[in-house]
Amino acid sequence: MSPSTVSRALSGKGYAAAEVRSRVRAAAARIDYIPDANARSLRNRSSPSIGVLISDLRNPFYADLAAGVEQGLRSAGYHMILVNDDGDADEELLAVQAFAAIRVAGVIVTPVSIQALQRLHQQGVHVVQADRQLSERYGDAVLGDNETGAELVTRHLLELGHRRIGLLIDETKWSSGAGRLAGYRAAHAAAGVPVDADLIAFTSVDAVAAGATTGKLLDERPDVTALFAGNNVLAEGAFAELQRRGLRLPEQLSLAAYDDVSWMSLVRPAITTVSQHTFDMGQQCAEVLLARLSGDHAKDGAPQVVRIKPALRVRGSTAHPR
Amino acid sequence: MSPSTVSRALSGKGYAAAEVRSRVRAAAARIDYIPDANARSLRNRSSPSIGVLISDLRNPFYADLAAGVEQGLRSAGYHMILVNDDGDADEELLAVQAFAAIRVAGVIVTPVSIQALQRLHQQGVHVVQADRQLSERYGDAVLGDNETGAELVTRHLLELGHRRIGLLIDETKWSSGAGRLAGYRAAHAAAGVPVDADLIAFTSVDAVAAGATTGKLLDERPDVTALFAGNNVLAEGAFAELQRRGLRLPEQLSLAAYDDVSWMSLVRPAITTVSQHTFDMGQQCAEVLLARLSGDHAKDGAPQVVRIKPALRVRGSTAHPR
DNA sequence: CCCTCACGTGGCAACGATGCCACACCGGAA
DNA sequence: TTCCGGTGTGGCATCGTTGCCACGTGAGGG
Repeated sequence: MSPSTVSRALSGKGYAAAEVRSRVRAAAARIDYIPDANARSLRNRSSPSIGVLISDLRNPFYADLAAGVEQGLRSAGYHMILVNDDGDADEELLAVQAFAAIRVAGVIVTPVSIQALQRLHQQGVHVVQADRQLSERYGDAVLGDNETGAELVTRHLLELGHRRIGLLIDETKWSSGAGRLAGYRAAHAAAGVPVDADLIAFTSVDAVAAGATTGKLLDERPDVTALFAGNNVLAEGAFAELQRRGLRLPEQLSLAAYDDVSWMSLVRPAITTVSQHTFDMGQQCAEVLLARLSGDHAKDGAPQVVRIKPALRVRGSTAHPR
Repeated sequence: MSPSTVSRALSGKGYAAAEVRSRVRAAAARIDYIPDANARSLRNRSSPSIGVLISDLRNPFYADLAAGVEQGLRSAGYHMILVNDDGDADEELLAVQAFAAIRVAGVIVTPVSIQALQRLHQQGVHVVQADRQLSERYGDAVLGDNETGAELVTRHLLELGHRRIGLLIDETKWSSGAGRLAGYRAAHAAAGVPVDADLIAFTSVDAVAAGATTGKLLDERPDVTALFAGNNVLAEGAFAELQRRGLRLPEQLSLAAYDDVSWMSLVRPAITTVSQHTFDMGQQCAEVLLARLSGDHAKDGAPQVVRIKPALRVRGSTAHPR
């Protein structure tokens, strides 16, 4: 029996007599034959692997995103090579190199630097930018609508009567912070409330630093009545600092956040926040990438941008100012 | 220039004139040449991929574990193919199949069924069982010391004066619950305190179910003065239920947990718990596996079991009973 | 009776990298 | 002059799979 015949019998492509087919299949099952995926990839110039590059698996936002991606990929027969880049551009570039070596079918990335995207693009790898978009030129993107989300929260606070709302936002270029800042401003503009520049506090993506920045903001502007933390890590730092100061929420200060992670419904008061439907976002990333791979519009189609609509979750941490 | 020469020039193995070597390297850099990892794996019968199989990426315990594994693997030049099996034996077996097809160099798994381990073993794949050990026959293991950890917590509660300590434990066979139950019993035995069977409440690994079970336990045994939740998910359910009932911690009831995840220090009172050093545990898994792969004792060495020493973190949720 | 066609099957090359072997060249020694 | 060893280089097979092509066989129709 020739290898060709076996291949046809197992794959079902091309002619193969029914009797032979079943005989081959039985034999394969008996010896626990499992086709070599590497050889297959080599021959077919196609791989069942997708590179997934995220910033921090220990942050529940990224963990949920990765879980969604994994689910989406697995149900389509792909698997996920997961790399944590810690938001470090060098690590990101190294991972891109590794992905290229494996000849992954595509890459899903929460991008840090534009070089990594360029590299992937010039290697002809399909890319989906997740959560944030560094460039519209390189591939598709699945994003939260940060501006709308931040606007929802800010409007909620304005409608409660708050007029001096501190914003805690991360300073990194690549983050989705810019959109959130824009939403914060837009809501103020729509309500006709001016924004003091020193209500906006930039900090690094790190709960401890966020706590310190929160403290500084409250010291400098004791008149703020509400605080809006730009992501779940900043919210953690801010919440801890408020606890440390013994501030009673929401009586003395309202707190709202971005990203609905589980601790926010466990603490008292529970935190008002914006859900990004992170798991779904991950699934969408997988779907967008797989659609690209199935080649319906492999090269031709213009980059597609999917926006996940955020949802406001009002909880106990926000109320009318005193 | 022949392929052989190029291979030698790039890899540095075998003869290659210095001039040729630099010329080849320059050319390779110029055209962004990246060797094909699949072809290499095929030829060398070795792969840079490690299969990692965990139960639930959205559970911070597993996320931390995976992050540790990833870090350990990446720093050694390997990468992680991550599959979520949701604690489902069929999914686990499918993933094992997929890993076999890729000819992964090894597998790290929080095991669900013994069949999966058997399959991997008979295929000659090196396995590390993480967090729990289903069988001592198949490969190495990196485990928490559940008995000691549970004993620490229980002794702490006993020393505070508690005599009726409810235990919330998951009922799955494969979990590390058995060890924790043993530790709970051991601490009681050491203190000469008898354990009522109905203080031990079995529940499924699901916060909502854990909440319901907590409620039932408190209804049936209103005399319990302390509750010990056997893992972070059960703790979440228990904590939510206690909040719902408006019980004041630790005055009316003490609560302790297993697995130190971040929300436990954010809620008030913060939860007394046992840290398993989960990230380190993940790194250890990687190290144990890589040691096996480096072949110092590839086949011969007896299965190695690494035990990570747990640490008690006393916080505000536990106090003397009234 | 021969041609055609449908149905099966095997041979062969190729994917890309690598290691073994053979071979070529040169200097120095017998 | 011949032989030897050190130094480089190229040829070739191989890993496992797959697709193309060629070929063989048997039935049915002209």
